[in-house]
Amino acid sequence: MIETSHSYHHPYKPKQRFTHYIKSPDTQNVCHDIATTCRNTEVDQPAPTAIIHHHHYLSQSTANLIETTHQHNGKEDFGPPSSSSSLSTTTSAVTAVENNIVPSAQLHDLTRSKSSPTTSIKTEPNFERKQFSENLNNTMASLMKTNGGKVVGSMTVNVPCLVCGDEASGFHYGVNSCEGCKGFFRRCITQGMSHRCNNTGHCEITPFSRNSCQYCRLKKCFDVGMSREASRLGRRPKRPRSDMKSIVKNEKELSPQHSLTITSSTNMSAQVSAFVRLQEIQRHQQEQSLNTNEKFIKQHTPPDERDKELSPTNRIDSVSSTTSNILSSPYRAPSVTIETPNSSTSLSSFPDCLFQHRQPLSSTLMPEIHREIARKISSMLLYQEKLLTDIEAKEMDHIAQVIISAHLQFCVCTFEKIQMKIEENPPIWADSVSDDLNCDPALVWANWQLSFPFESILRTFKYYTFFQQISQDDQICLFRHGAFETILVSWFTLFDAEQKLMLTPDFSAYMDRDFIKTIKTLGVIMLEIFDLGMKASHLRWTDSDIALFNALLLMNPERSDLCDKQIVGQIEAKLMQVLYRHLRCHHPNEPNMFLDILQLIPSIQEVNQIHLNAVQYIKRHEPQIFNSLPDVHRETYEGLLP
Amino acid sequence: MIETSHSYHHPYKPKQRFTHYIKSPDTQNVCHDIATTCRNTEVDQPAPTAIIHHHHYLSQSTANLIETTHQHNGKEDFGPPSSSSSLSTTTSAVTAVENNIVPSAQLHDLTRSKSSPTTSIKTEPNFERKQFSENLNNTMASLMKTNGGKVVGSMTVNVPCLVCGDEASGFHYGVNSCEGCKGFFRRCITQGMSHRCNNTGHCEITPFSRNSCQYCRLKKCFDVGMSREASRLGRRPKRPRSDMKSIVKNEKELSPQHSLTITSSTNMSAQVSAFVRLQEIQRHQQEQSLNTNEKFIKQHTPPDERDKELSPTNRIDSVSSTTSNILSSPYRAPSVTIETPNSSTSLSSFPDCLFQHRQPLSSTLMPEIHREIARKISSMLLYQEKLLTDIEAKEMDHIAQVIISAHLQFCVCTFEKIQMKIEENPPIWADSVSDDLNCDPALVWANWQLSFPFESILRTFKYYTFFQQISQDDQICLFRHGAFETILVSWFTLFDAEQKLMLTPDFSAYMDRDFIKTIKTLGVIMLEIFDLGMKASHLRWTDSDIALFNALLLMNPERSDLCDKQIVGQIEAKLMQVLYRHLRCHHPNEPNMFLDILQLIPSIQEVNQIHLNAVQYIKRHEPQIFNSLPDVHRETYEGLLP
DNA sequence: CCAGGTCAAGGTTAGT
DNA sequence: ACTAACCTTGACCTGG
Ligand SMILES: [Zn+2]
Ligand SMILES: [Zn+2]
Ligand SMILES: [Zn+2]
Ligand SMILES: [Zn+2]
Repeated sequence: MIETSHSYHHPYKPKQRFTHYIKSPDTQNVCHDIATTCRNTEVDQPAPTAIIHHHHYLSQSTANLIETTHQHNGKEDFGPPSSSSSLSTTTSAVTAVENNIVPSAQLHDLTRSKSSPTTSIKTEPNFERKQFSENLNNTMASLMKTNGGKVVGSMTVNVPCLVCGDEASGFHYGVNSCEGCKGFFRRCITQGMSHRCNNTGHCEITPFSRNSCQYCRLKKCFDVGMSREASRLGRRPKRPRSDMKSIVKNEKELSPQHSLTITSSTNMSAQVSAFVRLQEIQRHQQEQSLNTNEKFIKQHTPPDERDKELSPTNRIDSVSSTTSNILSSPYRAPSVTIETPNSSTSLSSFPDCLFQHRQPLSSTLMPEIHREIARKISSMLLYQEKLLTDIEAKEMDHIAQVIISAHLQFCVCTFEKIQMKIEENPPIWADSVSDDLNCDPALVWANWQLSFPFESILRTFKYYTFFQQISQDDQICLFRHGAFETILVSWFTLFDAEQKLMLTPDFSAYMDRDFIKTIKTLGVIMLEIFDLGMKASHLRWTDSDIALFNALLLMNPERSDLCDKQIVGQIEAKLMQVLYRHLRCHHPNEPNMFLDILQLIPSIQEVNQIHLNAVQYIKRHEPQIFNSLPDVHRETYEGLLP
Repeated sequence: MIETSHSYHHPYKPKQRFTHYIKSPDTQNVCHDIATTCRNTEVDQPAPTAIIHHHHYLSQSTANLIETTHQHNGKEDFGPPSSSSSLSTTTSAVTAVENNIVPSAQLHDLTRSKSSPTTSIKTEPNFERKQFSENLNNTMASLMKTNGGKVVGSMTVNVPCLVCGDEASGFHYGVNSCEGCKGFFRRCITQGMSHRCNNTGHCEITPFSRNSCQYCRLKKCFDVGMSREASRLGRRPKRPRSDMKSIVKNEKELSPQHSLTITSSTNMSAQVSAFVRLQEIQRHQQEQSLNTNEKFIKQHTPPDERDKELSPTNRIDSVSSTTSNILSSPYRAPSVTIETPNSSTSLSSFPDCLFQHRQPLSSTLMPEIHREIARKISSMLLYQEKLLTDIEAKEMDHIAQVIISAHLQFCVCTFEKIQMKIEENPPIWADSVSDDLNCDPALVWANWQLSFPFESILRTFKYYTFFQQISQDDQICLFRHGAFETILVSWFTLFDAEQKLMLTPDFSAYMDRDFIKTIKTLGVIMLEIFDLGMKASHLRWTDSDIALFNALLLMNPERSDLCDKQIVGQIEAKLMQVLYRHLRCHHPNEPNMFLDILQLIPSIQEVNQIHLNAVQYIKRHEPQIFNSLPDVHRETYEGLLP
């Protein structure tokens, strides 16, 4: 399985018969000439095809209109709109356009009437003949003739692809789909590749966008009911769709027949196989009939460096083996282990979407500020900075001092402390994941949560004088939203840009990206964190930089539910200035560092959101797990979830 | 378009044989296994193909042999090597290799003996069969037999690139070519670049040398028949394509027979047709035997609103019809018309690449600054701005005042003036391009140039006190680089975001994007300008905004050849502050306008660069035209060009 | 008619 | 900023 983290952006080139030839600039000119000629004669023949030649697809409206007409024809002809049910999965856009049938008919007409003069281009005739005979048969010819009085024949041509809306070439894998989606689906199920969505997993799939997100395209394929068995021998099913969704959602509803089909399928899709895998795990766990909790207790632990941290433990000190507490976090956290509630019930429905295919937003090609703009802004900031009065400068420095000292006191992940710990106990190389990290996802997740030192963080914030200036409610609000972001930023100290390694938050081992990918449950979000950290690690952070940046992130006036946005905004601006000033002094040779740091913010917020989604999922689907989290955690999260 | 003055010397690294088969990650494994297996058996069969597999390049003679044989076959079957005449345009490399037939036969044999295990990969047989039946006929098959003994086999692997002789990866753009030449050709035709040969234009193209001269490589590509639409449906032409070179170069040399063949060829290459078109134009002009100049003088002018501008004319007031002076520009420009030098001689070589194939850079999805970052920066700037002392604020305001008043005085395109002009003479709708704009590109271009009011602009700059502070040389440098950018920004007043229209710079007509596309010569750069303007038009500009922005653009410390970058940088920072402050006051409800404006800069600079490239081309290829530009123009441009 | 194979086009990216 | 190996895409083809 190769991880394709990027998607391919093959531009959509509609298979217009003629635009096909308007490819090279030169032919374009030829066309242009023709078009001009046409325009001159426009008086005689009212505005014929010039349109089409000029904007092959730039005149998209036209094209779409035409396309739509086809689609409509194909599906409904003279029939009643009852067939719309079969189109239920297509986007609203399509249906919306369908209303335009009447006006488009005209254009349609024009299109064709023009195509004949175009044949004056030498290469045309052959091609035309071929295309028409091959694809459209004689039915098309008749349509051509009657045209206005739409004939039945267009059937073959104008069914839309249920996946992307392009013109379907037939009934493939149980669904009317275009050549592209057919091929795409085939490749997916035969060569089992795993994709990732760079957005929220809800990318719109259109002929133009379908290549931008493989994950969402494949999801859509499943959503509309594509499957290997669907068509092959079994003709089209009466009930359209026996898809993934329903399986995942409610497996009881499945007829045994269905599940058999899936299990026996030789080429499982990534999604299906993931599901099956999960089910197998679950079954396995049930068979063993031993409390999953015991897993966490029984250790096959090389008595390495676990629990070097000073931590008053509530129940069980260490969660698991070397690689189990990989995910513990900075600041001082109580090490507690959740005593397993019977979470196995919902195991199969554990958020695939969240933990499996969701993806590294942080590694997306976040548009960087253009070099020129960055330079300009930097120089302006520098200019302004010089205009500061002494008093103002003093105030800035004081604020910085407070923030930095709080950070140094409470955060466990400072460079200093890490250095010490590492020298005491040199980290090992992480190369195999303990089973514990690959078992019940909800449990693994919960135990990971326990390592988050929300208390220390809150205490840090309380240190900030400006934080005290705002209302209690807003303080809580800011803390809730900023807590995980603070953890993320604190982890920046764990990354080594050159070796592309991340130290585990307990400093016990180095991980590389490939290793992280093998961590089943937390692998995906850890990957996010890793990518984010790698991006950040190109900057030369110091502990004070991190402290100030954390403070800045905290005071975000855009947090929802904030009462007094204004004062938070003012503080934020001041903290920007503080950070800028600090960087100016401590990184004099990195004039762009300030902007580089700012540019990390969207990624941080995205990872934060991903984490929040996971929390929400847990709360909804694993209430026992959620409720067994410590109070601080629950209180932190409660306010964030709808 | 992009002038690549240097050539890239990428060392040639022959690829490994088996990679040929490695298509999908999964097959990769399979192949690897096979390869391993094969290698293991090498002990028994004394190191046969290993050589070929690893440095197939050493066995190139084999490949060439085969390909050459093909061609011979297609043309002459078993005829004598007189067929070389038909190959006359291929490089000497090929013929040179032909001498190697005997030694290579051995290798050939070995190759085949090896390839039989490889056929276990599914895709092979089909491909083989297809290729053979379609292209080579049975005659070829028999030849093959006699050649090696076993038919088929290795064949498919060893086809050479007709351009460089490297191993072809397939049939690309109508020619068997390697990945490198395929990619190179694609880049050339999509990004239209202009190359130059440092030798005589006859550089040998080998895998080792192919990167030393782009010009000759591209020439070779054309010579062997590469063209965009050549292959299209993936079928190679029955005959090896007759070479375009001779046609393009020297059509007299063509036997009538030849030219017939070509003219009737269904798949004309883009270049050829472009060439033919240009020649036709040229011939046309010659036939008319009237000085092209006269075209500009003779008017079929509806006595509309031309020359409403106050303009002391040097020779001829107005260039042409309504749509001819569409492109005149802001600030007061003397309307002169270039008296045609006999530019028709070089007409055929006019930069198609410059004006035709250029992609609209300005409309590229320029990454915008993330909303969150923008907000943060804005709030910080606001905060800093408030820290300004009164004195500093006063100074800012004064600078702004000077800049704005200079602008209002000299620029013709202010909203005020436009408003007046429009009320006097309501603009018409531009819907057809006058012929004049579509004739000799160099002339059209030159006349467009004449409308640039460089003098007014320079005078405006001289008004700025800070501009006087810097050295004379730097003033000139800044002016040269900034002049066209100033024009571009001044034109921002011409755009209407809602209706997506652009007023012509003489305010005589409205143009939409489609119309601009129909302007042949200037269409491409005008499109850039239009797209840029549309992007800019979403902001609510006032004349003072534009004035300050222009000043900011002028004082760019990154301009090359600048002596004292530091002082320019300081002034720039101050101007940033001035602009920011101005926007703060005059656009209090658009807090992000400052950053939005800054984000236009890269696009502006890109369009500026495009324009500069065009100037450079003209200077090099149309020296008469260039020299007949006014002194200001020439002096402005001279320093910019290498 | 459709699953699956084919392969040129073109996007991507590490390398230079 | 260019190069070229590598990869995905999808129109077209083929066999069942
Ligand atoms: Zn589709
Ligand atoms: Zn997506
Ligand atoms: Zn080549
Ligand atoms: Zn050369």
